Amino acid sequence: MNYWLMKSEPDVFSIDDLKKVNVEPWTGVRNYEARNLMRDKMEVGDQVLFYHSNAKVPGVVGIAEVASKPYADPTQFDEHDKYFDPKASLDNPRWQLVDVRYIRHLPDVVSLKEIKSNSALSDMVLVKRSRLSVSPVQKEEFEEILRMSEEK
DNA sequence: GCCAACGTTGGC
DNA sequence: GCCAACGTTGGC
Repeated sequence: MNYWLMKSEPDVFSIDDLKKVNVEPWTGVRNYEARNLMRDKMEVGDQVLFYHSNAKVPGVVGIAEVASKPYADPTQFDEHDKYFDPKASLDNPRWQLVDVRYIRHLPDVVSLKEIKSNSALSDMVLVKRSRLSVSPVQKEEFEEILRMSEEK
C-alpha cells in the first residue's frame, strides 16, 4: 500500500466534483516525474490525499484512492483538447494516467500553511517540491494529516 | 494579477 | 551538451 498526494484546482475539478462522478481519469498531467509516479509506482487501492491548489485556502480536502492500472491519457490524442500533444501517437503514447475514486471529504481542510508549520511534515515532498502535482507521501505523513483534520 | 521557482525547448 | 528564452505552476 502506497500513499500519494494529487493536486487539482477546485475551479477546474474539485473534491465535490470527484464525489459526484465517483471515479475520474486523472487527465492532463504533463510533467514527466508525475507521470512516472503514476505509470511506475501506483497500484490499485493506494490511498490519495486530494489537494486543492490555486484555491482560496490551498490544502488537503479529502481522501481518494487509485482505481485503475496506468493507461494512456486519451486527451493527448485529441487535437481539439487543451492537453493535445502532437508528439504523442496511439502507437507511442507519452502520457499515462490512472483513475481516481472518491473515498471521503476530510472533516476539515488541512491547509498548506498548517502543513508547513507542522515540524512532523517538514520533509513532505509537497513542501519541498511545491510545483509537483503528483507526489509520494509517507504513511506517517498521511496519518498525521488525517489526525490534524480530525483534531480541529 | 504578480512573480519566483523551475521544467522544457531549441539554437548553436 | 550548454544555456537563453520561454511557458507553467501555484502561493500570495
